[in-house]
Amino acid sequence: MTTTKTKKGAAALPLNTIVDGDCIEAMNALPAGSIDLIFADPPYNLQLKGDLHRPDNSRVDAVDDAWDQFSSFAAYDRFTQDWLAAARRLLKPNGAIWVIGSYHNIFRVGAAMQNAGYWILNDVVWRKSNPMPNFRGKRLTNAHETLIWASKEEASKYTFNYEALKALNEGVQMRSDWVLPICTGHERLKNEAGEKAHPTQKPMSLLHRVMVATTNPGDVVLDPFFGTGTTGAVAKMLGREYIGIEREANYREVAEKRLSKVRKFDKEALQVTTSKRAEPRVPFGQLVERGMLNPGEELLSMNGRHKAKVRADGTLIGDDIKGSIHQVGAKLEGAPSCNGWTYWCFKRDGKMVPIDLLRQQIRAEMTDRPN
Amino acid sequence: MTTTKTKKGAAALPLNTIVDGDCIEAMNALPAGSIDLIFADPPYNLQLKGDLHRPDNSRVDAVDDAWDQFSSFAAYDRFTQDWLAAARRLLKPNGAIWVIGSYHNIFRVGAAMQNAGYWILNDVVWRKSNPMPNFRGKRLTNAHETLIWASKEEASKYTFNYEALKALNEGVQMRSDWVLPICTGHERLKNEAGEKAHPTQKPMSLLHRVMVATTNPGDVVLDPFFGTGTTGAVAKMLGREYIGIEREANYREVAEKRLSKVRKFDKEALQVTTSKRAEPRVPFGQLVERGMLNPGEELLSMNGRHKAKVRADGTLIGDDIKGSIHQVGAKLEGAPSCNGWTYWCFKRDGKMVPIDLLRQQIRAEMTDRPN
DNA sequence: ATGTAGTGTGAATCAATAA
DNA sequence: TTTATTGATTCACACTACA
Repeated sequence: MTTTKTKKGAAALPLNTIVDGDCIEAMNALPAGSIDLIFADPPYNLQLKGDLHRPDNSRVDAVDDAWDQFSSFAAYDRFTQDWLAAARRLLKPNGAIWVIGSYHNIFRVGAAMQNAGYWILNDVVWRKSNPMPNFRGKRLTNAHETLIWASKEEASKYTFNYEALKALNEGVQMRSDWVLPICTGHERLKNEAGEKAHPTQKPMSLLHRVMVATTNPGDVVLDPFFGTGTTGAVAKMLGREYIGIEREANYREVAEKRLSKVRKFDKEALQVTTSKRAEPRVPFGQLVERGMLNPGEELLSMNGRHKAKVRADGTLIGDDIKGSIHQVGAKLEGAPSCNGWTYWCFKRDGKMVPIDLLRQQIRAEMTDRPN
Repeated sequence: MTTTKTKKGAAALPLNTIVDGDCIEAMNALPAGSIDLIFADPPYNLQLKGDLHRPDNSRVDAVDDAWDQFSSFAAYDRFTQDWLAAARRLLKPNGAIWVIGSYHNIFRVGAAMQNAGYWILNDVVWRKSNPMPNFRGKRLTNAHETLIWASKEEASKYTFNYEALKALNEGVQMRSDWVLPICTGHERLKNEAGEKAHPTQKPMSLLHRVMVATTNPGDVVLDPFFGTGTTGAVAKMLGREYIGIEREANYREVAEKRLSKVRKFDKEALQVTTSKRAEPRVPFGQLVERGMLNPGEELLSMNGRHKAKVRADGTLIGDDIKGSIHQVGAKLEGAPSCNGWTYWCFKRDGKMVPIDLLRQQIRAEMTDRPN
């Protein structure tokens, strides 16, 4: 648990360890621009007044720990600004952050993130499939929490594994509302007395989705409010490097024990569906160079309305319009843009075949990449 | 439309009318402590860059109206503070407010509400059953908006019709996430040219739920950003009094016309919130996220002839074939299609168990209504 | 070197309603 | 039955030329 690797060209990072200390001081001690993703579950600043009882008179074990107490909105805002600034310094230019919270704190946190220069990409609703009911019937069942996903700045080229998430969602685009159960059963860590080890342990499924969505294997993930280490456990399983910061010795101990038992999934399983965008670019001219299409050959538009001739340099000419497969397609259709690969077809055995098929042939010949 | 009743012991209110003017000035002209509920749909402060096109090259008709433009966060915050203060003055001591927004503005609005002394009761997620997709595949589908429900102050004895909401929700406590379709079809108001009359018309079902939950018949409901008057229409139907404020003559005109046609207790309108139930769709990836199956684990086909490994994103890999449980099953069997849920099994206690069993477990846990 | 503006290529959609 | 339309959107990126 105390392995500290040194990355090529970067200052030493305490990878795969739990740092003891206050999160702001600990973050300030780490090298700037070294972190790919931050996952933060800061204190919610709950303001509970008295005990809450269930209809059967049993007492609800609520969050009333000292670390969740702030004297005022101003004090909470100051704390929030400070840790968000420290976190932002640590992020690589293309790094990103996730913060989770409830209505008690998330609006203040979100506004502070915008003020600090973070660029919000989505807010995500974690819809709990098994929330605690509102026993008194005075409000709606508080059945969700909110996550904010933001990049370090507007210009950041953040990681988003679109296809992997689409795959996770049975082939349709993943939405901003996620239905996942809260952490219960044997996933919920208990102490010797059988009490829950941490009052707000997050489910691994939530972290799993966050990391599959916005990190790649080998990325460095920091959790400044580590608690019992759910972030670390999922990072380790998924082949990401983690750094945890936690000031309570008790939580650190539970987390250490937990992490020592986690094993990484094998490499093949960690591979994830990638998008076409990541596939090697094939210039249209290559189809001509390779003789898959001949200069002078005629292409037909998908809808059959237009024709164009292939020229030796990989451009098309049709109706006096010359240019790339995309340009000519767009002009003929009067559209702002056009994907020529799927627009143009050629004839083979009397059938219309899109030229994209030829591109796929070339790609298949190219070195088999793991992703 | 210009009936002005005088309530016992209260200054004259322009009940059931649309006030022409800037919302802050108009609110300041109304008597303090006279309003039961405020519903506010303020500008979202969207910051659009250029045009967005669908994959079929059609242009998305985005919200780019002048009323949604602010020069900076500071300008937006000032505006927000001002209208929230004016609104709070109007509320009765036990009055309440609803504000709707998206991630562009809702965090700033929520923080400003807390700073102004409002007491947040719930944040509610309006989960859209038919949102616009993310065409570029660069983020999650933005499939929800957030509402904040708050009382005038912490001590307020706010209205909450617990049993009515429970009845609306088939006998179980209403949760903080509401699934409702966006406003389309004949409910969506159009101008003579057939274009939408307002870019962001809210569905009546949403207002219906808000008013059933937090007002009583005869209550006075104020909407300072009236638009085409959905708040007024629902208030009238449900026997509440409304006051609208709207500065755009065009919207006022559409709203007047609309409201003149609305009749109280229109049965058809009351049925808006009821909808069909379907079996919730469970993506296979959720079994992986939730640890019911692990990446790298082997699945066997029902007939025992094929094997495949589970990957972290919920796809399978077997004999170099990658894809969904359905795709891989179909390929391996040489069949046009295959129901992966009943095709694939895993081993438990030496027995072959179809993965569909795990899906049934998840469905049983889901207490939320799909529609 | 470092940054910015301009240009060329090319990737990308779900659910509901209306026609 | 099939096809067309549409909705609160902070929705690309790599490369070159030039300051």
